[in-house]
Amino acid sequence: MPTDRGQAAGRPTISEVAAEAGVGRATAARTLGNYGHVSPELRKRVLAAADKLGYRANALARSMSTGVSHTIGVIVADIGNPFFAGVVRGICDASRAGGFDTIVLSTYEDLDEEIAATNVLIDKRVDGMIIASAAVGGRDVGHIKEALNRGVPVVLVDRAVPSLDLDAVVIDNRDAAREAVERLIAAGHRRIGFVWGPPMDRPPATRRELLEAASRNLWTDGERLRGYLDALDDARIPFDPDLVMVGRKLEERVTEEVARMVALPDRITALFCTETDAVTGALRALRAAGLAYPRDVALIGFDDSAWAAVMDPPLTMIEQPVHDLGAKAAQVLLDGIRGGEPVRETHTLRSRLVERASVAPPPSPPA
Amino acid sequence: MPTDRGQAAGRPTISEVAAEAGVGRATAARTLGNYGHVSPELRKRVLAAADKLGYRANALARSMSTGVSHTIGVIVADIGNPFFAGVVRGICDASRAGGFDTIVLSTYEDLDEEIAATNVLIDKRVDGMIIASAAVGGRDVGHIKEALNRGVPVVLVDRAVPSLDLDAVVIDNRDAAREAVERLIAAGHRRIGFVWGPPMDRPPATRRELLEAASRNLWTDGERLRGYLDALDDARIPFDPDLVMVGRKLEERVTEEVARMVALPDRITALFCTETDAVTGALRALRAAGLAYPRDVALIGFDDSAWAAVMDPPLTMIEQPVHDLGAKAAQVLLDGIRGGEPVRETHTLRSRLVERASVAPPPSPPA
DNA sequence: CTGTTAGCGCGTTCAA
DNA sequence: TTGAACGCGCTAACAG
Repeated sequence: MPTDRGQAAGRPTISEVAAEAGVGRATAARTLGNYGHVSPELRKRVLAAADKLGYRANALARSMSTGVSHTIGVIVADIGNPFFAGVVRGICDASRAGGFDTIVLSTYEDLDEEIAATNVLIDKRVDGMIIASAAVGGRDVGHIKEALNRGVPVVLVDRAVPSLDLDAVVIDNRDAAREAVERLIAAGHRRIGFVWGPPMDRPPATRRELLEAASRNLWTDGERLRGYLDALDDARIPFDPDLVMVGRKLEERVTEEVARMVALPDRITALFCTETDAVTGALRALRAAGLAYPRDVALIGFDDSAWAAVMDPPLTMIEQPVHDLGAKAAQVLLDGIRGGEPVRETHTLRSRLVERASVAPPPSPPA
Repeated sequence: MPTDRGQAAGRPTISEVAAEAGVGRATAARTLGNYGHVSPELRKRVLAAADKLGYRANALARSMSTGVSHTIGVIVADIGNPFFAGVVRGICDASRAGGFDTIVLSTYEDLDEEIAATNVLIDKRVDGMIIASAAVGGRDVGHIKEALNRGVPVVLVDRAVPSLDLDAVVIDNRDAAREAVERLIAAGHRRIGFVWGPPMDRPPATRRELLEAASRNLWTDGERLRGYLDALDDARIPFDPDLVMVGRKLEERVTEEVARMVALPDRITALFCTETDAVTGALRALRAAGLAYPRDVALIGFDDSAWAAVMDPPLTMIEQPVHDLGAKAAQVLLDGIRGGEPVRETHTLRSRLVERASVAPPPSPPA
């Protein structure tokens, strides 16, 4: 008596279809798998039998013998974050169009979680993976290299890892940030707050210290900080550590920090926010301080949304090609899986500064 | 000479580990699979060998023989939508905590896509699925029944399907909507716009016609409409078809429709929006018409967010327990998979009306 | 406690 | 063109 191990109820196998149709397994397999040659006559009988039994191929078994799962894995920090949700949607769309399914894993910005996630994907024998990695280089890219060693193509999305020679689909964060801050400077601002910077135990004493912390943290954040500094340098505006928020990235902390910057003797007159949560946090602080934008404080932030457009006044924001970021990453990955030449280049998509009405000259123009 | 079929480079199998350790396959399998009894001595040798070879279990092969994939499938309308992104995050969190991975598929509200998605999941032999279904009952639930027939547990999330006796995790949309509209009525409003209603070719002539269209469409939307009508009925306010938007659910269309309602001889003084896009669309229309909220038009909408709280004035919104919706659904599903009694009940989570400042009495109080 | 053996369902040679 | 037989990597009986 055969056990039922591995065979749930109501799941006919190809053998059963073959029996029903009165043909050999192989013939059934050929018709159902759409390969080889089968006489129209038998073909019809097999199809009829399959239909009658409600046959559905077991993708697992198929993957076992072909070694291909038609599945790609995606690792992002937080699937609940609208930015990543948009990217993932782009990935799903493009991969589905290419006949692939998607497994999504969230890491919450934790490298150990990220490593565990790559292992899960390796175990599940995905054909490739797309990672928005929290790794910054050095020794924390071991898991990515391992995937590569095991023959699993990897493409990076949103976050590049400079030390890794890999396909990556990103925007030019540094340039986008610089453009935004330049816009602020052009309006006459010189005291420009930066929210948020890298996690640090204590405020940086020097610019060098800040940059070092940044280089040990998220690639995107570091780039955006550099863009901010670039713009300051170009305008010969001295860097003031008091004007950057460091530490844990929480909306409430933004509110506190902006309140601090706004209470400074030589207070900020403009604010550059590197993320949506930073924008909302900043807005809270401004209101609490009885300050209005753009009259008292000008504001530009990352990640445009429908909300930013309906604020009153509407917000000037940086728009990222969220969907395209994901779609492009999936396309590059699929090309790689299909054996295209592994070019290993960085694909830089264009972001856009959407100018609306949150930027105005500072209250009292500097002397 | 064995072919390399199905065996990519650098992927040692359990047999190789066994050979390396000088033990039988089964012993290696037992240690690596953490089952049965193995002497500490051999165990150590196996582990060492596995580590040396960089062994990683092939989850596919394991699933084949156990019939369990430790993977659940999720089908939602749009993973890029912040609401669903939050739900999916809840699902991922809870299922990961239970040792399961997640495959996510988007359907874009298309029933055929949804059917295709269930087939993909069946083929991949997921252990269960969570669906936010566009099905409303009748004949379009065939795919769900089929999954059930094949022994795949299904739990519904966000959207119940009344005709189906299934576990479902939802909020009480009808009650939430009624509460919101009652709040508007309590403030003195009688001309309350409803955005958005069901897709219809032309505006409904009667209330009956509208309800019929609603019952042929998304469950959540229908419930929210009923809640709106409930509140109107309780207050003996006559239903006016001119005050509901029907047709395609696009942000731009909301803007047009709200503009229309606001230009009516007996114009609306309040607005109830069933979705975030409806809120932003409405806000656009109000601004274009030179109307301010809550002074000229009061406003309540579904799906609270950080943005709604920082608007000026801040918006009164209905908050859904997004993450919990997903987490609970995953828990119920996992219980089912683990063979808990299939209770098949509807789990109703609590939503909350977050009162802020977008509701005020109508401009000129009704006589 | 250990090793041998038989499947899981499918793709794929190879002989007929 | 067709069907029998083998292998993918693993788990689980069974025998020792």
